[in-house]
Amino acid sequence: MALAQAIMTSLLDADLSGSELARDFEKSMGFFWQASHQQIYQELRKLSQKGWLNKREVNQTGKPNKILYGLTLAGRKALADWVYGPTRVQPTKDELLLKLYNLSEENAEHLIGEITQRREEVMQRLYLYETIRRRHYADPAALPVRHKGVYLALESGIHQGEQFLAWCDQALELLATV
Amino acid sequence: MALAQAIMTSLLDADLSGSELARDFEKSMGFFWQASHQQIYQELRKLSQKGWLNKREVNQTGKPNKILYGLTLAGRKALADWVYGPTRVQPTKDELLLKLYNLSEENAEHLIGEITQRREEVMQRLYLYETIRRRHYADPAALPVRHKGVYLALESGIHQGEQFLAWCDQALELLATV
DNA sequence: AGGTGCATGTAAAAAGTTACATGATTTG
DNA sequence: CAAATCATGTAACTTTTTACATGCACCT
Repeated sequence: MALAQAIMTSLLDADLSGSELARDFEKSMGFFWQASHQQIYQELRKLSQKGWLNKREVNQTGKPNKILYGLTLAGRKALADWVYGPTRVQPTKDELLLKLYNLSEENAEHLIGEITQRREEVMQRLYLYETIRRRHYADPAALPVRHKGVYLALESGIHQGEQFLAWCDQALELLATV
Repeated sequence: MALAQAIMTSLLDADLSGSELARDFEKSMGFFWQASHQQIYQELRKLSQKGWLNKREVNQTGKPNKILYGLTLAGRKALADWVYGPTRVQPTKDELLLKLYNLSEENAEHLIGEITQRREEVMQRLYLYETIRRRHYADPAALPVRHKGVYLALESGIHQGEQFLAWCDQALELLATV
């Protein structure tokens, strides 16, 4: 969909290798963009061929060599232009909600378990985001322009998480009566 | 991912044709599951071959014939069992948040426009959901078991929407200072 | 009779997932 | 030296999207 731009955006601040990008996607960008390392390596190759990225090998002590990718001028230009193009959303697909459509006396207990587990997962994620917010975005209005955007994306993730926790509580309450 | 189950779930209450299913997916299930009519027709064929759905042709006055699909006993069984299996989530991919990572003085105005537009879209969707809630789910605790689950899914959509509106306001406020 | 909308599909391409492969380097 | 981990990939498969195709029936 826009994996190319997601990768290039990750490279705005620093040059990264494929595996570093993969780890990054799981963390900071993870709540609104995901990509496996296999996808990333393939896309990196394409972007290099297009001339939007350059690469250089870096020797590491104690680890195998890695290949760092960085934005070229053409890459930065392409990314900046992309912002003005059409925007697509690929909404969530959540099997848990689908399962709820199949709620019965039989499976209620099982679904309560699943919701409880998800609540836990989301709470941990939320804790991570809150930590980042406190550490880096204590005073949003004072941030440099681009970081304001990053902050807003983070806020979106936090809002989403909090909303989900509230929903879990409501769901568990109603399911308790089944 | 679980398109088969999404389709079968839609057929729990009534037999539907391919195009009716496609319309349904845009509406009620749309906020947590999406599928194009092309996908649906292919999946319907597979499910019929598996013996989970049966089909019958219906003549219509003023319209071409349609083919109604309904759950077989085997289909209902398979769906009920599926609930106990592993649950996957495919989180949102949203280009708008990715674009925000690229915020600059240059493009701030454009992004304000995009957010405003999205806010409008979500508000209309939310209005639809609220209408459904008022009409069919005024007294959740009194609902038959399965409908409690449907109600909770709807609630999730409403929460999400409200959360998004709040985020938009916060974003627009911060962006106004860029 | 020609245009429009509905219902049903097929085919090809793109995107994403799953499974596997390889070399290098620390660690036990 | 065997096992574990990291970094980099390839190949096959599945899912999803995009583009196109067809027939029918109403409406003007």
